[in-house]
Amino acid sequence: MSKMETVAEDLGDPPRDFVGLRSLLMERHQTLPKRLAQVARFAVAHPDEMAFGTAASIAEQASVQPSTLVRFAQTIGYQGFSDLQEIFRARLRDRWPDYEERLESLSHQDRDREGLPGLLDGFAQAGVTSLMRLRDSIDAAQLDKAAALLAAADTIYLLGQRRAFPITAYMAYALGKLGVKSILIDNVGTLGQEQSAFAGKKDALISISFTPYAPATIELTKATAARGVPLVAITDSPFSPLTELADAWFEVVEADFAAFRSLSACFCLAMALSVSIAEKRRGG
Amino acid sequence: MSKMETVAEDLGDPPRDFVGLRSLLMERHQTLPKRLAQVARFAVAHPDEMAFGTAASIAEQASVQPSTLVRFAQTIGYQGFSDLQEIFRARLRDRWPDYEERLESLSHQDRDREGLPGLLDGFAQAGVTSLMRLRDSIDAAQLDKAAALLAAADTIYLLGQRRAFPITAYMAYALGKLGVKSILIDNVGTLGQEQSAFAGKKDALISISFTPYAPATIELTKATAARGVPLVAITDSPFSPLTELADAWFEVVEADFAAFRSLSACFCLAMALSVSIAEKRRGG
DNA sequence: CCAAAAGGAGAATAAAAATTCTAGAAAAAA
DNA sequence: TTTTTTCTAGAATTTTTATTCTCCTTTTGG
Repeated sequence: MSKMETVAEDLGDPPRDFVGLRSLLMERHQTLPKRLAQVARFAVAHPDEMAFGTAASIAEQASVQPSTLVRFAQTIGYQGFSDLQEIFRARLRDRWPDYEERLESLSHQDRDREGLPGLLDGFAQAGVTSLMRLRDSIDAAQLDKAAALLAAADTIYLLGQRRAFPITAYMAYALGKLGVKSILIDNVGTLGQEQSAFAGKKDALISISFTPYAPATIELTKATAARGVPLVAITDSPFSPLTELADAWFEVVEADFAAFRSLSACFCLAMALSVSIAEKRRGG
Repeated sequence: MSKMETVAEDLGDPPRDFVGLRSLLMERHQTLPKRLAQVARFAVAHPDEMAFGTAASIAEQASVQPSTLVRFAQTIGYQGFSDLQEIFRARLRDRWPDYEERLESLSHQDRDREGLPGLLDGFAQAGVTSLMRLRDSIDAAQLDKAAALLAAADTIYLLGQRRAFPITAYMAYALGKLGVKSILIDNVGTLGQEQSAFAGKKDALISISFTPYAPATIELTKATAARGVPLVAITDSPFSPLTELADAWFEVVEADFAAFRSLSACFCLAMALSVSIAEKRRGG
């Protein structure tokens, strides 16, 4: 009897299409037991795997037992795993036809679409362009030199204001996760001077600034570099006030759209630099 | 002996990609025996059936015996039917073929250059992937709805911690330049509660958080949303604690490299959203 | 803190699938 | 036409895969 009830309460409406299934999972995933919720998350995050994999391969990737997949499928109301999998396969089947179209709209610049979606496409395009250019413009030796210089530093100070601030903020996060000591000079309360006061010759400074160069960045960089602190600069022109102060510098030219410059390339460089430093530290 | 020869002449080069297989089939289909040619035609005409079906179901649709499929696969040089089917599945797995090619050329260069520049390429690759996916996954209506909601707000509060912080910091910059009143809840001195205290029903909150969701973000968002402040969330999963609180939310799935997730897509969305808001404000 | 219920892991089982084998049919060569 | 070779269908086999079951663990309710 109790078994019957258990089954009965779970049955009812096994959605036959992917979107329905997806929203059902989103609804119920909080009320599901641990492992089943785990499967639900995996299913939503990796629908392709769900479509192609075998119960065993999917189970492994989702870190559960194959039997859990079956229980999962039955709990939501399907007959078994295979029945559930059919939904995911159907999704790929149905999606296929318009696939060619999508590709076309992707490669051709979308002149036909207008207004808001155009914005997203535009910024995406600018980002991709920036990243491609970055790959072509930065060479090994440059990155290597900068990374070596920074890896030798005791503490890495990070300075960037206005548009460049998000990048230094991110580097502070990344370097922290990588176990590299760094200090973010965020200039809160205009305390930049104090924040950078202890940077010495054994430390290093990463300064990031784009046109129009924020005065705070320039002044703090000058003051710090004058004390003999090694400087790595990321900027957008060889004529930037930072280049003459820098021991190593990168020119990053970003594409723009709607009067806003992408930051993709600069972020990319920041990440690569961070990881390079960590690798060198580990004796790489 | 004759068996050996038969096998030998057929072996050689089983193509590992769909296009190669396709052209091979078109070449050889005239010289193949009747039933095998029949299978070849079917395979080219119904590649998705080949990907999904079982040997039995495909055999039925192609009007041959299941064993013929195995013979067919072996005749072209594959180990068996399953081996052949993998080609068809791979084709559906990696959509965006032209994009994959580009990436391939990208990763080829990885091999020539070594070490550090590989990092740069890797991050660039992850960024491009993320941006492509974003374009594919976000639709006009979604962006429009969120932008409308935010455009109607008096003040826009921005909340994001840890990895998401750079994005909110950038949005604060962008919205400022666009003449949209916004407040960045940076939680300096753990003053987040105070910073968000004055957000009311006529304002709006943009919350950004990725796994593992920073507790500060979640708590502040909950508290703020509970006061009836409209919420737009940007997160990485439908199961994020933010989605249930949000009036509109975006799922942004970023590619990663070297254990660091790209932020490109999220930045791109942030920029598009910012400009959309400004456009709507101007009566767009 | 204990008891009862629900959930989960892993082995055991059942089902389904691919593959191989064999006998016979069709085609090609003599 | 006969003989030989190649090809094919369908049954038999083996492998893979899904599912069920049992025992143990965790959680929940009193």
